[in-house]
Amino acid sequence: MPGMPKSNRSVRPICLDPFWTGRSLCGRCAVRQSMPFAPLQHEDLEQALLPIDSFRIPAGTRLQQSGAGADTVLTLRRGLVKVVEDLPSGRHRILRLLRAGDVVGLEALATLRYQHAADALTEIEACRIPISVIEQMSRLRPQLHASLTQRWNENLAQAERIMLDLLSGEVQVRIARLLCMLDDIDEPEAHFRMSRQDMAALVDTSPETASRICSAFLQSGWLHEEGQGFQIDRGALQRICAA
Amino acid sequence: MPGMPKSNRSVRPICLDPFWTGRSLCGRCAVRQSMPFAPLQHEDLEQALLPIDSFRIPAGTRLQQSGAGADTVLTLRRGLVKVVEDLPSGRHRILRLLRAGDVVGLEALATLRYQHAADALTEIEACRIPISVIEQMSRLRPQLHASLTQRWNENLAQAERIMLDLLSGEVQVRIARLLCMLDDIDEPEAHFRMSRQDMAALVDTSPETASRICSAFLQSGWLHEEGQGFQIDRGALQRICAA
DNA sequence: CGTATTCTTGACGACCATCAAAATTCGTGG
DNA sequence: CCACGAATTTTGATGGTCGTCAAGAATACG
Repeated sequence: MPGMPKSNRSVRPICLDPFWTGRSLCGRCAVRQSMPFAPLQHEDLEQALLPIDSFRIPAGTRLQQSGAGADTVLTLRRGLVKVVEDLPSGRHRILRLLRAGDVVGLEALATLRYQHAADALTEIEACRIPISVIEQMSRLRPQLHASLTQRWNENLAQAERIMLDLLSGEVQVRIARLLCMLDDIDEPEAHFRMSRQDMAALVDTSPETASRICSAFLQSGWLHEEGQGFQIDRGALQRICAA
Repeated sequence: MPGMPKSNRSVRPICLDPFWTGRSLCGRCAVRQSMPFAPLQHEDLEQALLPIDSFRIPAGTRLQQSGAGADTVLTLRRGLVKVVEDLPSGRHRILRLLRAGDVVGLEALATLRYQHAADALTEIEACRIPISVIEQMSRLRPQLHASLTQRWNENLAQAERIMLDLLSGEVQVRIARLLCMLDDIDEPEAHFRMSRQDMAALVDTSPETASRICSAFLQSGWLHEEGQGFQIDRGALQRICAA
């Protein structure tokens, strides 16, 4: 009971078989240029082709467990992932959001353990890469180090932006900033209808308060929720952010 | 005026002359084993001896400006440093605390800019290292990468711990956790009397509230402040942290 | 020794967490 | 396809926490 979210209905164990889309053809990866491993050459990729698997994983899947030993990471090609940590109080907080190009479980490169749990927020596509392959490749291609350094810095920068933008000021302002943050991501997946609970876990408030504020935004016309997605009045919400 | 804290009385420009303690003798550095550059060999250090300067810097000194271009970083050998960011609201927040062994301005390795301002909280001793030297050395000694990866991870982990421990729950609990955090650091410098403003900037509250809670702790005997330092009743405060 | 900051303490009010209950959505199995 | 149960969401009412304003005390600085 401790260490587990109260409701794990939407968190299923990672599925191995039904969504395996085969060995990755990294050379043909559509988003390879924006991925952490862009510096690698064709021959590197073919050499490493063997151990890299590509998955399509449904929303709600738990991708990693907090504290578990790790020998692989995921590179996210599509979709959104939340990095969550359970608080001793029983509540849980979202520490970071990962999007296409990010590495799920980056900490494992330093510690060989996942420091936090990670869940897919939307359906995602990702490649599972053994850490040993990354280490081997980074000896081969030193440019990979610069690329990984960029990733570390981006993760740190996002943690700081969450501290400053989503954990400061009135809750109304925080949620406005969260909606703007999601709206900034230019993936269609980023415009998914986030649950009130997840909003609350991101801006450190109660689901009730998150619901109340979204109701107000909906009624004011700043926010529209239709089916799976949402849409905002950017100007109006940014005026709230500034206040 | 924007980008500068309201009160810069305690923030002086970095002093170049009077505290320069000379070229670093890295081979004899007492804390070298715990520093980021422990993997380097003697010959590496002597080769790099030239461009590394050692400083003793008084408390309150601004070590880096937010947004400034960077071609050097500092490795902290003694003392504490705060990483601060000014909020649009006029207030300012402390994003991270750096202690002996940490790298001040680590972000510059990724972006060649300082993302935040950094001030010395206590008197510090630090070595200024050109980024070009680090890049050159890391080509020479690949183990350095693992060492830097550790630093990145530690910075990220501390940002997350601040999010979880210092920005969640009642202010009373947050300040108790802050005091325990400082008490955990086994440097004598860590037991310095932190200003109410800095406490407030760390746990995101007002200086008045920080003062009120410290008053309560002092009166209860959980906290003692004597001259420059402080001391806590660990058991009592940890019982508050748990609540 | 005088001035500027910071710290302290008080009073008031706004914001928000909590409890509770109804409404809605979602997933499941019939 | 429908119906049932569970989980989430919504909305209301209430009380505590904490931010703000204000004034006095203590401290640091030149």
